[in-house]
Amino acid sequence: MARRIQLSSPSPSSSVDPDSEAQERILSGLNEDQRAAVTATDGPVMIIAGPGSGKTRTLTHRIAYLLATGKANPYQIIALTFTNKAAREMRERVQRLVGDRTRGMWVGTFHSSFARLLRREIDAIGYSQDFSIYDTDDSKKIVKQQMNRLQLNTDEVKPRSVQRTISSAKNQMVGPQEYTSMAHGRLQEATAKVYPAYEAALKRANALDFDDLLLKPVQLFNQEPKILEKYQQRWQYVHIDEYQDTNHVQYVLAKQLAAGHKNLCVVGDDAQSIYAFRGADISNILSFERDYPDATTVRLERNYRSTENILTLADSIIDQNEDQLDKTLWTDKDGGEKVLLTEALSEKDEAKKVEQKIRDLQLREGLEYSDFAVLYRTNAQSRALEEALRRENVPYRIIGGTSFYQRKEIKDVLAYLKLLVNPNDRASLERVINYPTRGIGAKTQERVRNYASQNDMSMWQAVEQVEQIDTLSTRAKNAVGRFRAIIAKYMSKMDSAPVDDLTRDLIQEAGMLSELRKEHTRENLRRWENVQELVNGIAEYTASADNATLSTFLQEVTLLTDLDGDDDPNTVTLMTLHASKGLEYPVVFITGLEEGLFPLAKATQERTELEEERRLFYVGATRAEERLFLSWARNRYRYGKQEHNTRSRFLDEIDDSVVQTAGGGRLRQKKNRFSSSSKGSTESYDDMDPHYYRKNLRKGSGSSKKGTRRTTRTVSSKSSSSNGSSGRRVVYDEGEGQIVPGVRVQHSKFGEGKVQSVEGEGDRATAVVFFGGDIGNKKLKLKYARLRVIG
DNA sequence: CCCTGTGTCGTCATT
DNA sequence: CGACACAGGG
Repeated sequence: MARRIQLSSPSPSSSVDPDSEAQERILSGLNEDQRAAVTATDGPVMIIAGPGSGKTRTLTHRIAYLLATGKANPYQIIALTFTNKAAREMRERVQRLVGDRTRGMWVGTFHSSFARLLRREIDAIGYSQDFSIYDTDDSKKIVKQQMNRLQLNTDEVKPRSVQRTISSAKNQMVGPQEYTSMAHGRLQEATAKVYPAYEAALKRANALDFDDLLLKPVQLFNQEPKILEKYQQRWQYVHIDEYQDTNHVQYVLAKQLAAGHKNLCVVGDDAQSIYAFRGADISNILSFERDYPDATTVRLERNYRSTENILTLADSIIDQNEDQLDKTLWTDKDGGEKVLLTEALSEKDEAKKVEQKIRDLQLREGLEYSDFAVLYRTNAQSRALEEALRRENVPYRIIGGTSFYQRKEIKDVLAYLKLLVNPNDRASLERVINYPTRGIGAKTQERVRNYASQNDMSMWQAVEQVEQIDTLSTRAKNAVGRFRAIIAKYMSKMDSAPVDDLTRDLIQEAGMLSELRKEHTRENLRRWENVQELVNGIAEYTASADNATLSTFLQEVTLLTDLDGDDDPNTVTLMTLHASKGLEYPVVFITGLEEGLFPLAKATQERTELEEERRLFYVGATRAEERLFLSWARNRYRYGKQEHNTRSRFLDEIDDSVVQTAGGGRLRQKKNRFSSSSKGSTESYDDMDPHYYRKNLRKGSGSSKKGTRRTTRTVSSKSSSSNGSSGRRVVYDEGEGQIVPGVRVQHSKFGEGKVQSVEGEGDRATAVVFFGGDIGNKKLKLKYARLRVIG
């Protein structure tokens, strides 16, 4: 955990001597275009780069080059990314290239970098050092509270929508006053009322939301030119990865910072812009040359990742879009396998076919499980895939969904700690005041809240003087008093006790331990292990650097996502198409290619939205190095109801010369191009010649993998890591759920049978299964028998 | 005050 | 289907 959060000393290092050996090393592995981008060290630079062109690598080498030539010392460089993972990889690679010359260099996500900057300058905008960072859930809670207070009907206008509207206003740097003047319509008018109250509530709580982390620095720079100047002086070289994903605030920040030395280097691909929904503004990259007229533009058009067929398909996807920069991708990986399209009857059928293909390739071709990625449009689609993989004991991990720090038990502990650090943090206070339940119910809380607002104090202050609140019964006062005693005790201990001990004791005394021990369920055990892991993480973090405190830990973890883990187990990866950006895999499945799902029904109305969906398809397809599988299901459960689907319009757009259907035929018949009836294509992926793949698989793919170490955590390695089980055992925490009396199962030796009874749990579980013919009943240990449920 | 059962609702992607 | 809000009994 600690390794993820790199803090380095802010002291400027002295000038660096040129290192010609390193320079050579840095340039040697690059092609001509990449080299041009790396050596263009003066003035604004835009690197327009297609997928698989090594664009992040190029950026990395440029930073290393600056260091190796002595043009800059680490202190003068800042690099901004969108994920912590990207930042970590970049830092590691620079270190590999130039050795330990990186101390003082800022490499991080936009959010964590500016949170860090704010920590230093926060006084100037009237917050205190120990501010809390509110995630989207916290923000939503605040919005809801304010709506209640303002007596707005939360049925007519959803707090969620209001929160999103406020967020996008902030992304566009529209403040509360300005917003009010231009609001029209029900949602906007409600938002106009809530917005100022929301801001005030955050301020009172000494809290910043995600958007504030970027917005406040802009305001700070405007308000205090001296501070801006300081950072402009300091960062002579500003680098931004994935520039097409920047929103307006980020754009302004980049402009402010780079205005000093004008050495702004951005990397991006307009064709991979898939984050418009969270405010990313594609025009930032499209108009870079207009913003910086003396900019050097370098195009990286050579693709090192994918085969020709995959690239042809990808090109044919993106060709349908009108808005894009000119760019032609090419590769010298000729041909390759055709892209295989499979039609399934249902999402279960689709999942089964994916699973079969994975096992088939893994067994026959010796591919690792980690060579496979299965992509989908919405997180809900992962369920069917998970079930299919679990049934066959294929290890998998899911990226996204709820990450470690979003688990309830983790958020509970974090809330306790946030409260200690920042007593004004009302969201955290309310989260833990009655968890575990200690007799402070809704009514009591409301009375405390009222007392606080009537006396113009924070809720914690009201808790501190609970005896004065005469609306409360003695019983309630006692309950609140007990809570206060616990919190106060640990507040006073904070500076003296080591944080991990403090946390452990607090968990115990607050009653979380006994809460989790109350019932001996698997779930509770897992939760407890997660809490332990958190405590270890805190200890590790605070020991890692001098200025790594509990307060900074709490700020940093809010900004971590699932993509930032650091395990590298041999598992199949399941994730959304969005989460796949920047990653690569030898074999990629894109599932759920159905009209209404991908593209989503909502997106089909607007051309711009449809184009974003198409770019998403493009991103997904270009993740594949060797093989790409597309699939869709005729029927799919949505909202608990089965829906009948037609195949995605995208399938009618793509170049069908590189596509083969599972039945062996062409994707489209030449004559009736738009017929969606495909014949005989319900066969599985297995129908093709199994040896075809081995013959054509490149040997080189193993080594190319090293560059992009995939470092995401396994679903259950979280829970198994503390009980010391090996990394191989992944994923099966739900037990052998499907094996119950009555179901039909398949056994590798005995064939089909019917489960009669099941006994025991976990590894000891056994089932009596009746098989036909002269086999009869068999008692099987589920751990070894690998039964497959077939109905 | 707390737990449980029932009904309601909706769901895209995320730092 | 599943998360979540709300009502009613313990």
